[in-house]
Amino acid sequence: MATIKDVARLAEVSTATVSRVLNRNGYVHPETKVRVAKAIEQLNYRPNDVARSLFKGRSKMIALFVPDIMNPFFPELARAVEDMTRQHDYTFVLCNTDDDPDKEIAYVEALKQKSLDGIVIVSSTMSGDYIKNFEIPVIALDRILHPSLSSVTVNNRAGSRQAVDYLKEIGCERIAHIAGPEHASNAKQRLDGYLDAVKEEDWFKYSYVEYGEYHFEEAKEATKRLLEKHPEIDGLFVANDLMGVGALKAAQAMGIDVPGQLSIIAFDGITLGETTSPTLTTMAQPIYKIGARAADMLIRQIEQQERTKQTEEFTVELIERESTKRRDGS
Amino acid sequence: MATIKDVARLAEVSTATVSRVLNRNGYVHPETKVRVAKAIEQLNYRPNDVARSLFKGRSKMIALFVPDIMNPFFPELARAVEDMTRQHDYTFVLCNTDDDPDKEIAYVEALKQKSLDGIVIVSSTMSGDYIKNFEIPVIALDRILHPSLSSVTVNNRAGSRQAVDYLKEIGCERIAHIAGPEHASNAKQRLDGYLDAVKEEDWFKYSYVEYGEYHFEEAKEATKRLLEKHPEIDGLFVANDLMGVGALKAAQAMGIDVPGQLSIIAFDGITLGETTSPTLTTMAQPIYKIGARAADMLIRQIEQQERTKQTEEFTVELIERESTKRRDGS
DNA sequence: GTGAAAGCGCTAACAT
DNA sequence: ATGTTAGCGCTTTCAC
Repeated sequence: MATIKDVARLAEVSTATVSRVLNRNGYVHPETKVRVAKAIEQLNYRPNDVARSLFKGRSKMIALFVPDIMNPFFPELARAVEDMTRQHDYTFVLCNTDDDPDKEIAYVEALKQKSLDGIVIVSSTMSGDYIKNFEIPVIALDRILHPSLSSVTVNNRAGSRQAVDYLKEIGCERIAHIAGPEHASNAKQRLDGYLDAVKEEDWFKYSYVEYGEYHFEEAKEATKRLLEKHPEIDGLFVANDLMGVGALKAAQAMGIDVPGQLSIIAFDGITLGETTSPTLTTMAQPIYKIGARAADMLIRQIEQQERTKQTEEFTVELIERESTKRRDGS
Repeated sequence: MATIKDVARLAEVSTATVSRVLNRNGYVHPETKVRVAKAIEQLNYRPNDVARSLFKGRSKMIALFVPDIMNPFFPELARAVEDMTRQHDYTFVLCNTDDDPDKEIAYVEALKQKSLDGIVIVSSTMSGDYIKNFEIPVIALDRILHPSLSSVTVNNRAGSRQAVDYLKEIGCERIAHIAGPEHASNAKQRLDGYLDAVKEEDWFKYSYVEYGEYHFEEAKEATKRLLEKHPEIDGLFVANDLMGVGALKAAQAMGIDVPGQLSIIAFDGITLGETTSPTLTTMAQPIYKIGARAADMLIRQIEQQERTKQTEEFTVELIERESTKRRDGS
């Protein structure tokens, strides 16, 4: 690989001049500029980013921390963040944390050694105290980690309430909830939204809430428990789509017709919900937009040094599919 | 951030000695070693990887190139590669190429500037000629890109033949194939496997093969075309699971009972196939193992400078689920 | 067993 | 408008 010295020698200028041409700053005579450009061209020279990073203390790399890329919610998010990253000429590092704080910290330490410029993080577990000492910009995504942190989220609570109201409106009279993990802030908000909508109903009982883990299998079992305990349930709001598909499978395994006997609505709007039979009604997040916005916000913070806290909340949207059906008044 | 100089000063040694302690090479007196260790501890010193990279010309980063992480086959692969990457103290860069050669090349160039150490690549489009000039180790995954390249794959052809033989064995008498994109080597191999199994049958016609694009929607349409043209089809081998789910949806939309009237088997073994109704019978690849093996092979090549070509082929395994059913002889 | 010094490739003062 | 030089933080010869 040719270096800046080779270019300088060939163009018969100093390395400083080459650097000026490269970075378009400082004055350089049009003619020498051409000579330098030609030398660059001729040697197929590309500046060494590592040397640049060393000097600048910045790497033009950002990382996305997700619990597990195999969870189908995250690939779309990752795609968005990666697209935005590339558009700004950054390099995209992906880290699976398994929601393990030790892993998260190990990653942060390792990446700091590489002069990583910033992190977009989806995490339920990382301690706010620790994050305050990151020394690099961080945007919390999907879940709020610490009140002082910039974040991009959706209206989980209002959206959940809307989901339950929709079930009511199509005639469901006993509506239960499969909740996400208690430590995740968005699961808590979705549960609150459900409670907002049902707690005044005379039929409501706290045993109408079962807990899953944002996983397919756990949700299946939670649903089974719920429906065995409460066969009168005719509407189910599930904390996310992955769990929603689990709920669907559980109901079908029990011989319950969806949506004939039971309407199911979930949350997220991932593609998975379009592949089941019946397809899954959901409160869709603008997943791509959220990811892109977070990456954009992060890069802005990196480049403008504006470390002011920013928060942005997107709105979820009801997508009616086949897992819900209007009940005729009886 | 403390530097090696700070440590040297505090331990009252030279930076060279600190470096020796850090890298466990060269002789250093046990006592000074302790002094240095204490200074490191006290300053919470971590070596700057960028400076190291600059000196060594290597970055301890590897990249995975995939067409699109949103395609559900790739997250599991990515997870495996990332796990292995981390275990070896490398950093994991993810690149979505959209099967666009220009993007692939742009990525390679950008990453070379960062002294990237190696690439695991899933690609159908990148030209072999270009890859020969990479100058860094590359492992082709899932699809063979160039005969001279190291690769990790599965027995696509034999596995496909096995899939079709299985359909025959459960009593299917007219078996069609929804093929993947013609430019992808693995799609070609799967088609060949299908042909191996059926070309001697007197009922076989070339119009029993329809082409999709490894995508859900295209596969749906291809299946619709196929089944309208050939209502006699009672068995369908689909080139991958994502398309298989599309085929399933298409059949259901046409009022065809799966597996009652039509048995469907696909290829890959992704989780998606467990969430549909009926669940999807498939030839499962050991996806995680493949990814882990490729990453391992790559890192070995990087660290041992052994640029010898290696190839490894894993074996797919039949997983019977609900989309196939034995037909009673009539 | 340890230190001095050169150099990885680049940028930015500073000087001219 | 251009060149000289110091230095980003580290590793590694080469001396002693």
